Amino acid sequence: MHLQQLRAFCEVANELSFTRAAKNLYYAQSSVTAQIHGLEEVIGARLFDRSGRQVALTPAGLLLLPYAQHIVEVTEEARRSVQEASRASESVGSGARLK
Amino acid sequence: MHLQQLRAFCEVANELSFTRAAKNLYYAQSSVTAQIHGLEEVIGARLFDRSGRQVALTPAGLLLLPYAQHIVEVTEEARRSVQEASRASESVGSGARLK
DNA sequence: TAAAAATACTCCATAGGTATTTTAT
DNA sequence: ATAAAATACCTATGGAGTATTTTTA
Repeated sequence: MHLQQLRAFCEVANELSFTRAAKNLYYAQSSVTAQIHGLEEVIGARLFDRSGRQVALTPAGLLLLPYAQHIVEVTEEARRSVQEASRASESVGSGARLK
Repeated sequence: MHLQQLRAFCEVANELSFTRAAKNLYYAQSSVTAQIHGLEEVIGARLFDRSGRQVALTPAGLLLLPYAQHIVEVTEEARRSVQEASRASESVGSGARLK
């Protein structure tokens, strides 16, 4: 399970479209398809029903969505928080510099 | 930022040892080193002070740790939850089967 | 028939391993 | 002298792309 897959999953769930999700994330459509496939494989359940143009969340997808959203949000929060703190401490000079 | 990196980070923080963390996770030691390096790069801050054998969390690492633990936990919970639910619905026959 | 997802394929980056070197106790 | 992290190097996997085919409203 990868964070990128969860991000893609959230975006597809938002848009209910692989094509639009791909555009928003600057991916090729086939790449989003592959990411969702990968996620469905590790989880062992189909996450979207796609019959032709219609894309809809399955029960499993519906169950996963809040988890995925939360994980993505917390991840961004973590990155932001640590980056800001380390930037701040750099100017003091006591911060551990990289390289 | 990858989930595997966060898992490795948590394990190293637990053990305060790259070698032991690698053993616990069934990785080569050099692989854990690389994962931590990668994480330090995307975050832009050193996460561990390692001078010889001593491994200790930096302020940035200390800040990241609770986030990382939380993300890893929620991820496992999500997988478990969806897998169980989809397994249960499979036996009813209404579940969306994979493949 | 047109819009969207799936598939086939290609390429390249990188994750992970083994072996070795460096470092600090 | 030794235990542990860093580094060098190699390989295989898979992530991402382009182009095409399939599908269904």
